[in-house]
Amino acid sequence: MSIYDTLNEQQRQGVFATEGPVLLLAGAGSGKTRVLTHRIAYLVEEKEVNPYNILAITFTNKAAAEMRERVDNLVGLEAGSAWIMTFHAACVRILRRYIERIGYENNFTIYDTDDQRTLIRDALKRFDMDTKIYKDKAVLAQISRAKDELITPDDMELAAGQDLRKKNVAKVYREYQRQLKASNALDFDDIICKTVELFTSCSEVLEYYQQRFRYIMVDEYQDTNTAQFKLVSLLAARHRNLCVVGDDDQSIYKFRGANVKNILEFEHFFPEAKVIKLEQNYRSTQNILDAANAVIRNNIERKDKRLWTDAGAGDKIEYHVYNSAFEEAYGIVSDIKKDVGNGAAYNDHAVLYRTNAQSRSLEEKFVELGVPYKIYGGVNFYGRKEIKDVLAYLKTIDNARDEVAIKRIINVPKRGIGTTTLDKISIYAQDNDCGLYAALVRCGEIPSISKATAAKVTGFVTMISAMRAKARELSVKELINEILNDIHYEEYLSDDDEPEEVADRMDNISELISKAAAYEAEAEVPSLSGFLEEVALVADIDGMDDSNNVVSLMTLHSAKGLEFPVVYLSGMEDGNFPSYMAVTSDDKSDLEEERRLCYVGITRAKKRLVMSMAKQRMIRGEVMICKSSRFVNEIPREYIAETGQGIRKPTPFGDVNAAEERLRAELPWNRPSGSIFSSGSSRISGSGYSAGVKRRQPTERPTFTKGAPVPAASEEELGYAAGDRVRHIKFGDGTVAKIVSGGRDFEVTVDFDTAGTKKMFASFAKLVKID
DNA sequence: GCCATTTCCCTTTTT
DNA sequence: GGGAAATGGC
Repeated sequence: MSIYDTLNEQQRQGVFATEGPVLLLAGAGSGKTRVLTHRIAYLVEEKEVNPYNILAITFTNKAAAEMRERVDNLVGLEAGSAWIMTFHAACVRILRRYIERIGYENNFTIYDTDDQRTLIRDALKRFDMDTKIYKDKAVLAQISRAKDELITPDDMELAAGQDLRKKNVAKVYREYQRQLKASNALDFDDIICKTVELFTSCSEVLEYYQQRFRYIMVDEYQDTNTAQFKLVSLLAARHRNLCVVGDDDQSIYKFRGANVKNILEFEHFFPEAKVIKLEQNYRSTQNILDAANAVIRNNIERKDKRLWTDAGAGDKIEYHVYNSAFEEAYGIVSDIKKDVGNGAAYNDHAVLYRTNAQSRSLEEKFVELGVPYKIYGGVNFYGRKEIKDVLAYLKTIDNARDEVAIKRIINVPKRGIGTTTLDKISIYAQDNDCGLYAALVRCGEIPSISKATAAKVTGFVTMISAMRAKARELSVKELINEILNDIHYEEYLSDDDEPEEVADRMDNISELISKAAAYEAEAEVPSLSGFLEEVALVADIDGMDDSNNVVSLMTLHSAKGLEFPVVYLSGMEDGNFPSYMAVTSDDKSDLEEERRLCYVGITRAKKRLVMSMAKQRMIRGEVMICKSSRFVNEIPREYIAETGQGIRKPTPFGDVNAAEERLRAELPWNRPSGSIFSSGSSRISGSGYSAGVKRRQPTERPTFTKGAPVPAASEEELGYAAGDRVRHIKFGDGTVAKIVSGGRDFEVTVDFDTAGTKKMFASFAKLVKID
């Protein structure tokens, strides 16, 4: 009996097909990690491949760690020299060794999103661009997408043609890259693109790695972007032993540049590829799978497949309609409590949601009812002010050219070096082409800076160089303590924070120090750069400890790749999930991505799936009236239980509507006069149509997703018609140009007097007829 | 240069 | 409702 006998036929095929390109279409819960780990074991033990020649790439450190552990269990530690790591970790490792060949220094810094935004804002300011039109976040997203596609600033400028915005973004993009390079820094995208650049410009480096990695495996292949595809293609070009594993139905990172075509067209790029489908699911019950299948089959852009199991039907899915988010939270937490009372463990349960903001009301109830929990994601630990301050000191010590770090700490704590002085120094640096730190050193030479101010700057420089000297002898942990002492950080915090907040921040710093100590204990060759790199590349979910007996709370995105006996999908409301953005988007594939996210959520559940919605939810301080998520309506009624664990029966149809009508009448925007709302967040409102808990037949799809709107006269339902004057809370007054029925909602086109022509859905637009 | 107040934007998801 | 940037007064 060998370890391969426990695999099913398709899984075995995946394990044994070691030579040539292989596409493994692995549905949720079909045992793909098992195939990958057994494949590595098979290569090492049966094919006598040196582990040194194996590269396995994942997206998260957690997945990499899990794979490493499982491989070690199968073949022992002898596979230690195989690279099993994330895209980013692998690329950083390569770049630390060879990046000098493309003009960076090996001790480059990694910039996070905050640092990126700082650079973008600086560039926008430098070019005197209107930040109302060029929002830093939007510009950054545009640049980031370009990088994912390996588009250079020159490419972008050429493609822009007469498009002024695009031209300007290209200009910012060029400046942004210049600044990154001046700071000897890479952003997340650069980590991939610069590796591609290194490979394409230095053939001997590429050849070295091609030679080395004879067998390459890529997990979650549906989430790769164009740059990552290029990287993998380059590495695999020599031996062509490339095995990619993924599921197009679980592609949920388009917003981050993932290109589903990589998996859909794999056979096009590698015509000799062997394709293996894994459709047997070992995780969930048939009812859960049927629900997942019913939802995902509404997507058009996908490879057809259908999950099945021989585990039996299992419990029906539960669906609860609550009056408010608070009731929903109470319902979920008390249900967990009851379950634990019946012998379940806390860590059998996970609560998933679309947006991080939803964790708040849940958290309150967990605290109130004394149920242990952990929230993953949300405010990043490394995004906290105090952590960023300390890290900026470390970065400045490690890489003198890191200008974002220098600018962050030069006046933290207050040293009397303000923006005016800093601007003067920046200009000097630019004029003399010498870098910010060099300009600081020479600030005595800058005529416009007074003696007194120059002395302060020199004091800073002296302190940093002293710290640099210490860094050579001290551990990272000791160095952080030195810094905190030298700059009297706690006193600085006490100046404007309350004592408890100071204590809180100092606790966070202690945690950072512990992480530094842990890093130094684990790393083969600990270094300051290494620590900063590890810190930059971790995700919150990486720290998940399955053995901790607490309930896990996280976004649907974070939940990918995980499984739990009991899963709660909370906030199943149209406008929340699918998100408002996706619902109103012109691009129908946005809605398909949300549906895939729903599919991911459903398939996390092993035994019990509990979905819920709140008819009223507070979003950004405003109460929103919500209707049931269209995804819930896509699940045939036969899979859904009528009652759920005795918490609450799904509210009868008529009641929902009656209750909603009453509520709506009381809402501020429905009162006759005096709307107090100024923001444009008209997310979800009462006009039009309410789905309640009604469920559609599986064959009946919302017309709106098919994109075949039927024109209809609709004045009665909406209270306005084409040609009428209407008022929108954000866009002001306008004339209705067109109303088109989209099956479940009306799509209204309005020519606004000042805001231009907008297309919107009636139920979200809160349009009011005016005379 | 510093501080308090106002204004803005935000919330879709993250390696 | 909240946090961070911009503004304006000292």
